[in-house]
Order: sequence, then C-alpha cells, then structure tokens
Amino acid sequence: MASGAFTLRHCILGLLAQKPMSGYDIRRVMEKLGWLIGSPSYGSLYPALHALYDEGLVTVDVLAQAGKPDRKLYWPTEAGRRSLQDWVNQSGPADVTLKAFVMHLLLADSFSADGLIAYLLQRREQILAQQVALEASWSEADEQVGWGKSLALDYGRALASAELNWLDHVLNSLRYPLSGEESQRAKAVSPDLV
Amino acid sequence: MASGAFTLRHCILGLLAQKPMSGYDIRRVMEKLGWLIGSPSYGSLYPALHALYDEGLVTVDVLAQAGKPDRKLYWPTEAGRRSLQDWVNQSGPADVTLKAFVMHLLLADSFSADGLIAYLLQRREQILAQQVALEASWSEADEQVGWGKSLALDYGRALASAELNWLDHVLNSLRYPLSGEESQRAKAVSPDLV
DNA sequence: ATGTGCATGTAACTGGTTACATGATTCG
DNA sequence: CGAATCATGTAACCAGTTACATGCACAT
Repeated sequence: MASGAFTLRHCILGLLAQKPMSGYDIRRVMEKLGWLIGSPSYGSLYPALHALYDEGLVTVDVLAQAGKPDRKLYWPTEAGRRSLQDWVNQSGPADVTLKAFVMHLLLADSFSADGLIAYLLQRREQILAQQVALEASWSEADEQVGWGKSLALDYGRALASAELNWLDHVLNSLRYPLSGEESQRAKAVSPDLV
Repeated sequence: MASGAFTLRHCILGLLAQKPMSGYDIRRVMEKLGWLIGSPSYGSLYPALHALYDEGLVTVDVLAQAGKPDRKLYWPTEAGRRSLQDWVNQSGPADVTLKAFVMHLLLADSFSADGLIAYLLQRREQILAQQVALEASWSEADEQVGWGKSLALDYGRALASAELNWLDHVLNSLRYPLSGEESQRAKAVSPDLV
C-alpha cells in the first residue's frame, strides 16, 4: 500500500528531498517539467501534503511574509527520507510508468550508482518486451492491419526505440558496456518509420 | 464536459467503432497494445459499457455459447458514432495525452485526411512547445542543475525529438503519397465511419 | 485436483479533478 | 481599474482500482 504504485505522495516527497518547498513551489516545479510528470491540482496537492505531515514524513517551517500569506516550507523528516528510499529501492517493473520513471531519474543523486544501473536495465528490459509485443501485434495476420492500427503501432515502435537508444547511451556513459548483440539491436531502429 | 478529457468511454467507443466486441475482447485488445493505451480493470470496463448502453451510444447482441457464458457483442449506435466523431473533431490541444493521441491514431481511418493532418500538426506544435520548455528549464541558471534533473530533462528531450521526427515523417508521407505501398494506405483514408 | 482461459458482473475504496472561498500586491 | 502572481485551503464529485463472487470447459 505505502509502496506499490507511484502517487502524488512519492512525487511530493521526492521533490522535497531535493529542496525544501511550499505547496505552491511544488506545483510550479511540476508545471515546468510539464508532460514528463504532470502537474496536480491544489485540490490534491495540499491534502496530500497535510497527510504526509500527519504521518510524520515531512516537517514544516512557517515563514511569515509581509503582505503575502504565510509561506509554509516543507521538507522530509528522517522517516520521510527512509520511506522515499524504500520506494526507490523496492519499486519493481510493475509500476514503471513514465511518471515513476522520470521521478527515479530526478532522484538519481540519491541512488547508489549500482542501484541506478539496475533500475535502468530493468526499464530497458521492459521497453524491449513492449517493442517485441508491438512487433507481434503488427505481424498478427489475424486479419490485415488497418491503417489506423499500423499508424499507432509504428508510433509505439518509434517511441520504444528512441527510449532504448537513450537508455543504451546513458548506460554506456555510466560505463556499463552492453554486449554487442544487444546494443546493436537498439541502434539499428531509428531511420525507418512508416 | 462529456467531451474534454479522454476517458474509458471514448476508448471503448473508439474500439467498438472498428469492430464489434465484448467487454472481454476489449480488454484483450487493450492489453495487447500495452503501455500505449493501458488496460483498464473489468471493474471499470463493464460499468462503463453499461453506461454507454443506457445512454444509447452502443447496442448489444447476445450470443449464447455452449458451455461458456453468453458473449455480449457491443457496437456503436448511430448516436454513438456521432458522439465519437464529435470527440475526434473537437478535441483540442489540452487533452492530447499519450492515450488520447494513440486513440486518434487508431481512429485515423475515420478522419478526413485533412482532419488528421491538422491534428498531427497540432500535436507537433505541442511537442515543440514542450521541447522549448524543457530547454528553458535546462539553461535556467537559477542554480546549477543537479545530475538527476539533467538526466530527466535529457530523457524528455530525447523523447520529444523522437516524436517530432516521427510526426514529420508521417506528415511528409501524407502530403506526398508516392510509392505503391503508401498510395494504397492513402486510399484507405476515405471511407469514413459516420 | 488444480489451474488457466472464457465470460460476466458488484461493492468498497482511493486518488484524483473541478469549483469554490479568501486576500494582499504588483504590473500594465 | 482590472488582471496576474503569490499563497492557502475545503467540499462535492468522478474515474478508476482492488477485491470479491460466479460458473463451465479444457488441459496438465
């Protein structure tokens, strides 16, 4: 329950772990990251923040401001950091949505290098599986693929191969060399679409 | 309100427009498309299907089967097709999430060619804006960007540029359908479903 | 006998959005 | 003088998940 899926709680905790912020700040940051992480409404943000506080995962410091409403700066307690670390460590392939993945990247500083590499490899495995599944869906001569379906599948293929390329590139720069066979597969894809 | 965001309703309606299916079928199809569209639980699928039926947007035909439970084949009514067409036509840049975008691609057959091109151009504009926003976020020398943040931003950049490439390629092939293969696909655009 | 696939569904819950309410300050 | 930005929050609602309940057929 506390683990499992990636929710606003984790997101907030993750951002606060990098730098103390107010609810308002959190939203601004998420807005700037835009579609990568998606910004929540205050209607969910503030309640989530209060809940984290009630559970002792974050502390607050209230800064009175002239003319403006009080600015409540939140940051994780030790328990909060532990809980975040738990999430980072135990998150399996099941919950690797785009948001969760991006949050893992953002928290890269708090990984051990090995942990990050393991996580990226896991992600790589997953994308590879999806690519294979799409390819299978394509050549499924169940009946001829409609134009729309072929468009959608091709789009998926393009995204998947782009991500694989990126992953390989990053893994490489982390000096984790892949076997020749595997890395070639990912590199070969880019130029042929539709 | 009934329009706006992309929900299960639209998704179901869209899939049924391509081919009559049971709730079970719908789920299998969505599962196969995997992360592109995401498969819902039956706990949301069946109720949504019933709601569509109650509103007269889909009809059902019950096929009794030996040994197995009845198979309820659903497909859109005229009203359903109209409602779907409305969604396709009026969906603005606001709701262009990945799911919604993929659904538009899947329904490409039911667009006029011009409509599809307009939609893709809209998407292109949006991705371009996101790319710019990320770039801005990067060079924001507010303080030096942490490793995690730079990783995440770079990931976003990679995805955005991959999508732009794909969009350009598709747009190009839509405007200059030359090869035999592609002109065949171009023909497939015309039969609309309304 | 045990599990997997087919096929339907409901009830309780959760995680979010939308719309509302407040109020000072600064910019055009 | 009105709009945007800073800054907080609540209440009603909605869309989805999880867990449960049913039941037959076929393969291991």
